[in-house]
Amino acid sequence: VYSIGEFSKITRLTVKTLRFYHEQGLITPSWVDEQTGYRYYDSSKIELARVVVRLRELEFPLADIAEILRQYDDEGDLLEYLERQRQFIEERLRHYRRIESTLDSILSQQREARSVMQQTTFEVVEKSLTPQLIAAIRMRGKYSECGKGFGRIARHFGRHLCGPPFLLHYDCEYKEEDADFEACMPIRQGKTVDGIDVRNLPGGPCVSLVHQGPYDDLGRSYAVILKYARDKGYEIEVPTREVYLKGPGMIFKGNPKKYLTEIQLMLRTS
Amino acid sequence: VYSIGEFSKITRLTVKTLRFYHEQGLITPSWVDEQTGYRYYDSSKIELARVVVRLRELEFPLADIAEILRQYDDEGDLLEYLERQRQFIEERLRHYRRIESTLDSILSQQREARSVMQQTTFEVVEKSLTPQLIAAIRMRGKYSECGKGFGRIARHFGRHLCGPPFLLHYDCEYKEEDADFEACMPIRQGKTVDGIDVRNLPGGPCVSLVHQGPYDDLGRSYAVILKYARDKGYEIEVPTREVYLKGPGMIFKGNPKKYLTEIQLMLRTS
DNA sequence: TTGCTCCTCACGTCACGTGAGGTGGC
DNA sequence: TTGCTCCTCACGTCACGTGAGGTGGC
Repeated sequence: VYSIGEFSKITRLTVKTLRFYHEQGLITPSWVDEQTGYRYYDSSKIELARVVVRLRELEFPLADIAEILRQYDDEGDLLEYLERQRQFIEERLRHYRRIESTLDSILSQQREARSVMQQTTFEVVEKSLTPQLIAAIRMRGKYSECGKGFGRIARHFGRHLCGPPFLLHYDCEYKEEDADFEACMPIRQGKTVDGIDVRNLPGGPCVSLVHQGPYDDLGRSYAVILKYARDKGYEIEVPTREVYLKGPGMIFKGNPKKYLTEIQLMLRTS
Repeated sequence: VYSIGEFSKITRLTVKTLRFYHEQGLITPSWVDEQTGYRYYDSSKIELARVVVRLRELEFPLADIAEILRQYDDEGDLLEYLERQRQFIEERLRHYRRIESTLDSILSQQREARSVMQQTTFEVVEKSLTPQLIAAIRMRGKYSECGKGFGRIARHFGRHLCGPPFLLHYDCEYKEEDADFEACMPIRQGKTVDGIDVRNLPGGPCVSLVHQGPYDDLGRSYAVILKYARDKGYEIEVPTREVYLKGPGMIFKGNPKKYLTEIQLMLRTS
């Protein structure tokens, strides 16, 4: 027969927990001294404690455990309980997996933006883009509507996204109302589905300029990059690409003065 | 300017929650009527509420959210918070994945045992075993030590296990002290590692008998199956297999009278 | 007066943990 | 007396939810 402290060491349950389980009727001591209130457990309670510990490890609520102990002594009869608990655990897993993927996408976006911030000189550079798989929605109307497109793509491809969203501008001029553009996001894999086109976007040489500030200011940077291209005698191909390295975030809208947008003008090669 | 009820509809936070967030200093009303105590929120609080909701969806504790709101307004500055939260979420995922795999293995074992119970007639039958991949530990000593072997294998191969544990008996006679046997578990995949041998166990024709009751009674069933084999003139090959369809469970020890053990005697084919 | 919205205050949830203040036996 | 184990009782945790009892304005 063991005192509560000894029984605690045997079962690896704290004294506080044992007292609580007593109160809840889960593990009652074999004998309680009426004078001192001391609890005493005999060895038959060790197995009982093990069962409780195992069921707690499976995160069964105490009420369920009490019910199980009252009715069963064989796992074969617990199938319903076990299946219900499995459902519950799977729900938790789905829940946390969703959070994980949201956190991952925020983190990778922000890391990307941070590394661009450290590398860029905010001057026009010439570089070569590699081809990439994208999910895209062709749209017509106002540019400000593009968020809906990005939203649809993000919901659809979730964890397969692998880079910042960007727009392809098919117009040669700036249009306020009836612009022709395509909301795109790089993805690792996926297939074309209802209205979202998945295809390989070719790479090639381009001139690029990272613009810092609100979207309304983009015109200034377009002036700079277009002048650069003209001075160099480059021929530019539509669609023009506008990559939203850092914009309104998933948590904060953020400060528009910190927004980063890369303008990419593809060069004609022939 | 909105009353708490209107603001509740806008933000999809309950009135109770809004009052609580006020108390915690997370979302303070724009104005509180001193006479009535009524809370009033203006539209600038909507964005704030959205931020709080997003951070709560990521399961940040309220204390963290309060700190974040006090210091930041841009996701780029939250990298540390986000990474810490990611760690936390991953820990939760690992935790629940462990529970899931334990539940799965208990469930599949019990389902297997249940279906055997329904099908078997507790008579000797002749059948053909299919080859299977197993993880095995060769042991020498007492049979009762085999639990340790099963434990090691189960810990090592966890979710790759795909059937009940069994013993291979290499002795031709019953030995108490110095038995030569091998603790085995069927697995889906895996490789030989320190002391655990992974190999393909060949199949073939056998006579089989499901024994119900404590292990001490196995002798009775051995007598029955051996007599059957002798009457039929079959030649038996070692190792003999003893499959523990239902024994002491992961939760309950269970009632030994309900234990199910299948004896399989492999037949010589030549 | 009725119905609606709002208020505060106290208590509950879940499975314990913390800590104060005290007892009993060596 | 000191040190150890044990006790009970009250309160805390975390993010709210429930419910009682009451006010204010239409």
